[in-house]
Amino acid sequence: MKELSENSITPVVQGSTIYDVAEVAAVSITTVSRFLNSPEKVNAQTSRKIREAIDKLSYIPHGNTGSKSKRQVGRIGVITPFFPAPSFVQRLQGMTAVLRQHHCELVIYTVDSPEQLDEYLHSIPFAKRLDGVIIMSMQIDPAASSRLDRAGLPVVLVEQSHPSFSGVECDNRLGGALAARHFLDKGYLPCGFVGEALVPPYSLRPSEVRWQGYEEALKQAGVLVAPQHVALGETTVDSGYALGRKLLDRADRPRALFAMSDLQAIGLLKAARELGLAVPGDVALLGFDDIEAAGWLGLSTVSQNLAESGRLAAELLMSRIREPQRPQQLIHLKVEVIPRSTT
Amino acid sequence: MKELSENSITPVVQGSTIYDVAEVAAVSITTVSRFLNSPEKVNAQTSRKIREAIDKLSYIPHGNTGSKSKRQVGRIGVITPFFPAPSFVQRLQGMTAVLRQHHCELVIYTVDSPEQLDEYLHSIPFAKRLDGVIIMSMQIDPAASSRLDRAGLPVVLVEQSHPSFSGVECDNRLGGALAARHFLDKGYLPCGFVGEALVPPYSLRPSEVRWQGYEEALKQAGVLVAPQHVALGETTVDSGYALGRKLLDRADRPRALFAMSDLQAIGLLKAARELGLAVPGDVALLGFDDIEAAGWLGLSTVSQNLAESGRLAAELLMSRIREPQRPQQLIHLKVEVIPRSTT
DNA sequence: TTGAAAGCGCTAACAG
DNA sequence: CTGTTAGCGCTTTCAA
Repeated sequence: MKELSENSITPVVQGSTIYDVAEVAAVSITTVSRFLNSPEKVNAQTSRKIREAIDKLSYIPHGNTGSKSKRQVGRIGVITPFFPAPSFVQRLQGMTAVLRQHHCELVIYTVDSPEQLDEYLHSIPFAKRLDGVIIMSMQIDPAASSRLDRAGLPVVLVEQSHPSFSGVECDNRLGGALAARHFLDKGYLPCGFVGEALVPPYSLRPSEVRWQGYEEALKQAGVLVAPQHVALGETTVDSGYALGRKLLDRADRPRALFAMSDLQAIGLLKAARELGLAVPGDVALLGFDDIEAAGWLGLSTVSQNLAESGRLAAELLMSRIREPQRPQQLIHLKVEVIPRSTT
Repeated sequence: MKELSENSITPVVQGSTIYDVAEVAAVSITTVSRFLNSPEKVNAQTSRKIREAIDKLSYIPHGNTGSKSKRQVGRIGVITPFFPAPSFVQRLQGMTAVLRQHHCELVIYTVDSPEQLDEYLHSIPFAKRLDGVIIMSMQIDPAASSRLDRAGLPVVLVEQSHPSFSGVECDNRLGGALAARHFLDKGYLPCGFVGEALVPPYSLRPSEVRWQGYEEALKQAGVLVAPQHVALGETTVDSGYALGRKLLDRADRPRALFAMSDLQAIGLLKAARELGLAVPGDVALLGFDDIEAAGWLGLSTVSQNLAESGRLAAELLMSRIREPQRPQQLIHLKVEVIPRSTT
């Protein structure tokens, strides 16, 4: 640590109001207020004077005072798990692009568990000045849902659906089916599955739906998945690795593995390599999501367009904020398998 | 798209004030206000009544009205490039952990360029109600810096230093030197460098400092880096790949390559594999940052603790918000080389 | 521990 | 395009 420079005489005046600005600029407070809220309605000359005064005083607005109508604050919240998936950044990018157009700020809340989500929703500080929320990959329990409902706060869910709210989801069932068909086409049988161990199921989790689509498509082709070829764990590389060691070390190991997430698939890849198995020669590996790292690793995967999902979520929310009476929507994103070098 | 459920009779009341709450709870507005701001000063009985009323009305506070003193808003900003590096999430995680303790919200701003940063700082909406800002990996030009200074807004820089502000940086020079020593120890010579093409240098960029540390340590060992073994580009996998194809396809290719970022190193790895080169047999590859994907790929790299840097940045900012007169600090994070399978 | 009343920074008619 | 003025939601004395 190294000291750099001292704040000379604490120039932090922290206290000018539009009255001060008005005085310095020699206009009325109304004009200053107007300049702040609808700059196009004030003369260029006057604007310049005001801008200078603001600069000089380092004026900073004080709050959403006055008026009853001004209910919009230009700020939405995004609630995300504390350990955000790699997909988080890509989705965020999609969101910020549209929020910027609407001159809307984005505030991030991280939560550890569904319980904490509820706590958030309960706490006053949360409800403070937000025009809407996007909730990512979190289960909504009844308490939270009713609270949200009664608050009349527009909500959009991402990667999780709930009857009361709008949502953006990829077509998980189809994704699973596509994975199955891909293995079928290539003749990679028998094939297994690596999914997410389920926490109390307030609603359907993606892992389950992907599995259902997968299993069903296989069944239609007359193929059954052996129970010993299915393993459940966390959605992490480490968990995928551990599951892979178990699944791939057995004599009757599967010829292919479909993981419900790229993270797990990456773990599987590592396990396969350590066991000296050729991929896809000995085992084929297919992930889900198409996070950036999938491309870097050459991992074949079922792609959902992450940036697009973020963009859609934000658009859905903005339109709902504008017209609250519009019906809820559930948008299904299309999915496709991206064959790379692990299948 | 599928319609789900209709908002029956628009229960979005959007309009209760403390007056309504006070009426329902049969207390005065003062008491409600007190309950909101310092709950410990109001009777448990009364608190319960008020809480019920708030619940019933789905009351949401209206803004930072009244009072001059209440200057803190409990919200800080993070400014990040529009295409955030993978390191972004890890740093963010570190930040949210400490912000949560301080009951502080985090709002994200994405910018495309230093010019846009300046624009942000100029725009009124930005200055609106923020207790401080963390600026990630962005160059601060003189205009922006003076604006920030005069606004008296506490600032912490991450991965970029500036004489007027506090900052958190890893020891880039040492990182470069460690990379050099690592190659020297292993006898990986001659060795090259892949860095970032410099944009107008308002201040020292990490790439440059890493290069300096690298070159100097090599020079001390009597080793010079051949100009044809140095290439500059963007900090992306694609750019790293392109640079790698160029660098590694020549007859006098280097025996080792140090990249200023993991992203570029990943691109190099891909290029090396495509050219049929054994890594590290034919070329050794060393990255910088230690992003998650580096572990997944087995990439050797110079690690800076990303989560820790986020944590420190947030702590620095909070302490400065509390005590603005405290001197600026520049924190240097330690670095170390993590040998994996590419060296 | 509570309430009446004064005052805060700000917005929104409305008149010019 | 601008200023006067009423009034908003809220906090903060100050007295009880």
